[in-house]
Amino acid sequence: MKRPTIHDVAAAAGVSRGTVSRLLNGDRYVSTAARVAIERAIAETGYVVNRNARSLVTQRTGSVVMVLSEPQEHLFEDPNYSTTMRVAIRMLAERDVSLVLMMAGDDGDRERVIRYVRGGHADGVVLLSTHAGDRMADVLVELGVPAVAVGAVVGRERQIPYAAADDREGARQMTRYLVEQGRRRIATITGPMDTPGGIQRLEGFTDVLGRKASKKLITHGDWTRLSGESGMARLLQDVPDIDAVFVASDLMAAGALSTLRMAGRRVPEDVAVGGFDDSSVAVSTHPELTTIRQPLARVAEAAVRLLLAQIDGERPESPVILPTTLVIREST
Amino acid sequence: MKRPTIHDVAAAAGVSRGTVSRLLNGDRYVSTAARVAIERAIAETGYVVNRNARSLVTQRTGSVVMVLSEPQEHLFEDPNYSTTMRVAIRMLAERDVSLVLMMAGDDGDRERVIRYVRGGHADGVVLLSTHAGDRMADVLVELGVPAVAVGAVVGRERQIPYAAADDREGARQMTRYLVEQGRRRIATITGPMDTPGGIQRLEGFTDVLGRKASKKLITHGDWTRLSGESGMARLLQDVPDIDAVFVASDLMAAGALSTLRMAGRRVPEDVAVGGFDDSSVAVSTHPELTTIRQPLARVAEAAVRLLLAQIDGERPESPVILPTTLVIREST
DNA sequence: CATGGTTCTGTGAACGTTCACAGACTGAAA
DNA sequence: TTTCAGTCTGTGAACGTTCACAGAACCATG
Repeated sequence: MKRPTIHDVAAAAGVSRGTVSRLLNGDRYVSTAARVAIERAIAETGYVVNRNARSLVTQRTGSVVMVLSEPQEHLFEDPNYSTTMRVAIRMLAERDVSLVLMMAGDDGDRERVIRYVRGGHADGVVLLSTHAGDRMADVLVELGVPAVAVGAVVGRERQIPYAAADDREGARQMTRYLVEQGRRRIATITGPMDTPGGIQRLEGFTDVLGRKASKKLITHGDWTRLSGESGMARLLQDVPDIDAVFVASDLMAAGALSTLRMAGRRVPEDVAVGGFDDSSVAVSTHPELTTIRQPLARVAEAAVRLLLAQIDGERPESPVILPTTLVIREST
Repeated sequence: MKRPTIHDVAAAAGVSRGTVSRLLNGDRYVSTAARVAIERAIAETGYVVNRNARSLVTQRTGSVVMVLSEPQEHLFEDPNYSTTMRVAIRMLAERDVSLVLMMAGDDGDRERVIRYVRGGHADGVVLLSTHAGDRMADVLVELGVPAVAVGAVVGRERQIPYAAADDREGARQMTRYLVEQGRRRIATITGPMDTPGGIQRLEGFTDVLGRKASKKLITHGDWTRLSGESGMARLLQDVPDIDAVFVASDLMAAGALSTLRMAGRRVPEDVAVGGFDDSSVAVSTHPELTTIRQPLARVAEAAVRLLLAQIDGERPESPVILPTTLVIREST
């Protein structure tokens, strides 16, 4: 009734546990006779290796933890996470590595993550949307645990390898496009200024607009739909003659669209709205959003590769920056 | 430099490892003198228990696996998953149980999950959107591993405890409401007929409409936005004088709205559209969706509770069915 | 003062692997 | 025939815990 152990397999195959272990771990030096006997024994007994016992001696866990750093409520509102998770799970599964999900919304959560990693329960860490100054990032660096970030950890770009879309150039593409369309009063709703997306998409915006990008035309959001609504309201109040707005995420752009509709401004006739992400919300709004597509799947892939490289003891080539593309729809 | 073990703590505290272990596991019978010495030693050494070693002897892993069963591409398109994950992670974290995420999109994935569970790597399993006839469900039942489903596993309602929203009554609420609004030709786009949401939301629909719910008025989708588009197109072709449609999910309803707009039908004047879920897409469409709110967070909570009960060796009280509410917006 | 029940502590064995090592067997070359 | 390298195998120790057990120390009771 008990789960079979390597001893049971060895006995059934008429060899020693050492030989079984060698076969399991892909060592050479296993005779074909032994191989077939063991393989049959495994099939017969339904043996599955006990990872705990293995981890105990190898000091490897065969699992990676993904840490989601947004405050819990907003966390999943952003559809981008899904892609990243999906890709990560698939790639890791190929190496038979499992993915543990943890949240780091408050300090208690963060301590839990630190304890988990410090306890050696993960071979590596994937950081999602970690904000600048996060203590967790410091601890990871100090511990020397393989880590990677999807989107840079501001202030730790050197220590923590990362993959990201070219936020700055993406923002330039959108802003340039709005200018080319003849828009004169172009504002922006940014992300939080302690995230790379927040910082760099604003930089791209000012790169193109130069001194025209006055303080009044810049307002800050926190990636949520709601902050898009209120940000747009602020802009309408401060700059009534606004004729375009570059919103740093689709979700916030959806919020901005609501506010504009309530205010009676037509999109795109009166005000053009550009988003960022090309997430699924971009096509569920009306009018559908012109936006910047991030190659999210490829970013996630690159990030996982960076992590696996470190776990394998190689030096990762960081950062990996991937190009964005402008997707024109109805809102501009 | 090595990670400290329980021996190091014991030595530092001047007691034996047995005493440290007892303190760690909350046994009584530890003197206060020993307690303070050990606590200081733990703080000094930065000791963290090695879960692998613990699991090896206790046969408990301190982790639970959540299995997502949709084909990978559609998987996360549905915003409902996010809530479930979030709630589950939070509740499990309180008991210091970690959440491993796995996909079961194809047979290879499913075998991986089976191997994982059979290997004893999880204390329990949370099934998300598992379809009828899934081999994995059978294996889990056979293995006797604690399991729970969010939404019933069709055909395994008895063996696998579950929590769910009252899909049938929710569908009745929406259909009744459409009738009361004076709609005469009411159609429906259902979910897949091997999922409880697909089956029961259709049942609720026919409960209210009785013989009026003719074959022509029923078409099937697969929860994706795209299937909502094509389903709506079929309905417009088969039943040109349609004046209302109950779509079994918000995401499919968003698709239906696109098709209606393309076809030049006004919503809600010409055709009323009712969704289901009250997910975030419901408020990002235009017009915003009238829909049925599922108490998703509470469903997830109940499901986790059912699982924990089983892990603790109790008999879970399944099923837990929670009430839905009608949310009226602009599309009806 | 003996008895007996608490409370507390240390110890050996076990959990199921991997790894290093030593040794046995093979076949080819000298 | 001897030697040697290459191939294959079994064994003991170790990984870091928990658990059952035995025994020590304490206190109250008769």
